[in-house]
Amino acid sequence: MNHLSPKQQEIRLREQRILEVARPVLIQHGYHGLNMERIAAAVEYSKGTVYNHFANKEEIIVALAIETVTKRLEMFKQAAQFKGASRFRMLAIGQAAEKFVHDYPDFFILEQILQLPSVRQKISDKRQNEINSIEVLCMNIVAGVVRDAIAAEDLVLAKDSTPEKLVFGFWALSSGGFAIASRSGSLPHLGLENPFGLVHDHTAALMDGVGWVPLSSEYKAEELYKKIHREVLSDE
Amino acid sequence: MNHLSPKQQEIRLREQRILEVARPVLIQHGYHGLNMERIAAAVEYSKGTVYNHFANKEEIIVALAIETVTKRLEMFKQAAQFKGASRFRMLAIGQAAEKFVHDYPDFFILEQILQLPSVRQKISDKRQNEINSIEVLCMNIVAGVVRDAIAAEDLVLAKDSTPEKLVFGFWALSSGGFAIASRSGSLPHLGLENPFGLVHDHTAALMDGVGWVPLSSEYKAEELYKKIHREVLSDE
DNA sequence: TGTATTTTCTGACGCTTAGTCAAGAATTGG
DNA sequence: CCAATTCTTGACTAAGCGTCAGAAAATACA
Repeated sequence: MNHLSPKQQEIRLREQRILEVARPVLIQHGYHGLNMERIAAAVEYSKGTVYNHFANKEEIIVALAIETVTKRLEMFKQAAQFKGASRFRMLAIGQAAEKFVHDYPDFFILEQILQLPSVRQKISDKRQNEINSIEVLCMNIVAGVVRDAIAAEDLVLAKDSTPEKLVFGFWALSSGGFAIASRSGSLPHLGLENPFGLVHDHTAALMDGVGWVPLSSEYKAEELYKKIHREVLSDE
Repeated sequence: MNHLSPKQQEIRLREQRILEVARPVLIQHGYHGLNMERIAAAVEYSKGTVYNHFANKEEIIVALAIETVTKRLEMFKQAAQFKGASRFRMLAIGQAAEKFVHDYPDFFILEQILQLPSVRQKISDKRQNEINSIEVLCMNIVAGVVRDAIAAEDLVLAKDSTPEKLVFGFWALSSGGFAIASRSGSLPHLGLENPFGLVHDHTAALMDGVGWVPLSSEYKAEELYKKIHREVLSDE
């Protein structure tokens, strides 16, 4: 029997409201601007009540991160459904990753905060595991596409390599590229105005480097990206 | 005339001592563990005196980052001196980057903290620019190697590409790879025990992908790495 | 409906730490 | 040796995290 009393319903909703209020604050004012007192005032409850939901600031942050990373998982699932050659399905996942950083720019802030050891210590194992297991699910989706590529003989892995090891390369390249882009410090000085385009180009070079057919010379990337967005990444 | 009074000499030394004391605290106890009162006690001066040197906590952190990033610049300069084919000089820089994250693991912590917008706001433009310009110098060294490769006809850039754009790819791949490795969350679950080896492999694939000769099939990486360390990266 | 019990809510409080600044100590220059 | 200057100090303010005893509300039950 999953009947919730009116009170318990209210509590559920409130938890959601706390997160809704906290997200823009975190985005605009950063870790230090996120302040339990102000959150409490914004949801019109007392500080103590907020603490009933989340044991500390960090738990709010990780809860937001879980929400966001779940969106990414859904986008990856969706992208992996793309009908076409294995390389194109992989590129669809790349497009999903790019759309994700576009649609949820706050994720970088969240991730950076969560990397701080001093923050990490304070979050519960439960939420820690939750976020890790979502990461593993993401990896499984992408590695699945690599396995399909191997099965279809679009790709032959190097000796000692595994689908996961190959995925690591794309993961490093794109997450590193996006991270550099998001800091933005000296990039414009160096003539690097379009980091997303660069990530595309280098992903293609890496795929060519491991011999994943069809090679980049054999298809038109721009058209393909449009098709991907139309078929598996449009939000209607 | 660069004569410093005894007092001013003392002040210079003290600044250095503050940083020496702060570094291990930051590494072990993180951003929140770094506490001005305790720093002051450790150097046996009052809090006010520490504040005469550094306007706030964040300035200490960025000063530490500048020290560390300067070390990296020196390592890159050294690596670029490697005598050999352009591709091997590039690999030498990759080895330098790897040795750097090995020798200064605290840099990741520093970098993560400095990425937080709430921290960034508080640091002076002077130090902000200083760290940026060191980054630009690093890029110039690496892009210089690419230019040499083009001049030597070891490499032909794609249309619309530039040395800096190519460097971006290696930068993204290795910094992304090291970043993923440093978080370590779910990697072992995925059979990815040796992320450094993976960065090597993917760097090689990326170089092959852009056609940087000699291709990876034409040399023995292990021996080359040993030679690089012997000739340009040994510390004595 | 009225009362007892449980659950939830509250905000004052304790505690830690960042950063300031007036007053006192030390240094320098003449 | 005595100003004048520069440096040092630590008490103080401000701000925020997290707690908890008691108030309030919800629920269970007669």
